Amino acid sequence: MQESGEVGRAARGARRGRKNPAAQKSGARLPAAQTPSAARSAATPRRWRRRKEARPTEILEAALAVFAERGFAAARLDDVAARARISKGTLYLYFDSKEALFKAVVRAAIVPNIAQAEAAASDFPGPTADLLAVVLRRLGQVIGETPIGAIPKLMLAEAGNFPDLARFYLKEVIGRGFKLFSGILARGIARGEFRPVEVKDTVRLIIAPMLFIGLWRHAFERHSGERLDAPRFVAQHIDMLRRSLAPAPSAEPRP
Amino acid sequence: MQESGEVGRAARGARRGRKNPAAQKSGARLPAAQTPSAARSAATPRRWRRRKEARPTEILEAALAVFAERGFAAARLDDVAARARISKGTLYLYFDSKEALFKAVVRAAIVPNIAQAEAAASDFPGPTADLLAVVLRRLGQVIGETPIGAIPKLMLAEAGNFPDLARFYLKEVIGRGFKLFSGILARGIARGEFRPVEVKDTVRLIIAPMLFIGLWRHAFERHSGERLDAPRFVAQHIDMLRRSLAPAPSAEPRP
DNA sequence: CATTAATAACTGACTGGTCAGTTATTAGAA
DNA sequence: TTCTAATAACTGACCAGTCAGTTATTAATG
Repeated sequence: MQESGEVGRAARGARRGRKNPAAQKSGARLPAAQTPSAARSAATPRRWRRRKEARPTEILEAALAVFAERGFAAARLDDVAARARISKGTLYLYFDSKEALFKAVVRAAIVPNIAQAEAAASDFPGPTADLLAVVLRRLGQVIGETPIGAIPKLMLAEAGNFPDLARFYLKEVIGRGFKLFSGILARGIARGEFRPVEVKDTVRLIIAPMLFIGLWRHAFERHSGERLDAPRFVAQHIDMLRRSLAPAPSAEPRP
Repeated sequence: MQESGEVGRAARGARRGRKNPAAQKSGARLPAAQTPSAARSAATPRRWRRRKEARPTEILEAALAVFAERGFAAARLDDVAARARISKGTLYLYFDSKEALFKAVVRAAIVPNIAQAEAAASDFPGPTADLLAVVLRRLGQVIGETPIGAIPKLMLAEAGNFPDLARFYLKEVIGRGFKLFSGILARGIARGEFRPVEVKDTVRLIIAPMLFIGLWRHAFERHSGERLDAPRFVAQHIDMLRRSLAPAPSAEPRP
């Protein structure tokens, strides 16, 4: 094995004394267009445009799609570039390395959603079971209907190869998500709306099926006739949770 | 040619004179001792042994470990070989390709367990909730305490790259597992021990947390202080299921 | 029992292809 | 014209897979 460090090497290396770029294929006929610039006047097929602002998000979208399908290691940057309608070199104008691109994809996809969910949860007036339902339905939409649902699969697969990304994800996504649901559970228990369950495992039991949606969709669904109807699945999950979190009905009168 | 041998190069000697011996300055370990045959009399550290029968399972174990840590694409066969205490060439005496090795790993790890679970479930006398608990506890052990728990992560990650393996896994593992739990659910509903839930989604809700155990353990646990106590987690899952599958308590007296 | 011959298991240097990352050059924009 | 986004050809590293050669083991022979 080798390395393990982050990032690649220093950026600008002035190494490499080229040979003689022109000499190589001496007699080779020059490709196609002989006239340097004059001949392309009529039908102006522009080869490219400057789009400095639009590129980064386009690249991130393309990269998410390719990573989602192939996984990090098997994804080719040529494919990402092609999908983003640019050349591979252009990728490197915006991202330092494949790894940096991967991290950016994860961050860009996840962070806004987490923050939004936290905000939505913090000032919910009604019953806690309804709050839980709202949050889960929203999460189900994001995972089930956007490419973001592929991120968990990616992270799972690559956690072993990118320890620092794994830690980032643990802290910024899993940790915060965990806190979000822990807070909801605690609220319900404090209000007497939920029975006093063990919080940590219960949160995991709440999250696991949500994870399942993304995993199924992005790993197996295309190979299997079985469709997963995310809203219905989430509804069933919510229903089961309502029942299993309900305080003991007959035996325990409220104090 | 080949003048280096000072001792008797008689027959056994280090022939090894490849074409350009000096070209690669890399870590070419020098051929160690001088007398090839004489020196190995006292403390005979045989360089290797023939172990035709033991190899395949050893290779499979090593491969599972390496694949589990790195994923298929990032795993190096040199690492697998090193872990199995053999050379890379030997791998190819037993498996045709990296892909064939991967498939063999999955098959070897999964198939026996599925069959065993089916057998155990088919003739269970007691209440269906107990049957469900037994099966889940057993599954929790396998996933939580053996390297087999890494397989789901692997399959998830590589389903996109190995369509035929994905289909194999869908059919032989997911399909059969699904049937197993569907049968249990149906049994409970038919006996009036469970309320009449929608089966398909409910089975997914039962399986998802079990999957979660393996995913957590093999992707994140080492990066996070958070231990997952599988038996406790499974117990909590079972408890929640008992509650959420119970028939309506007040309204429905048994006939 | 000691040699020798035959066979099969095993090794590791090597090859060939792939792909991340680099750079000289081109062409759009100002 | 100058500046720079973008390109496309290029390079080097890495690694799956191969194969000529080595070594353990077994069988045959003296």
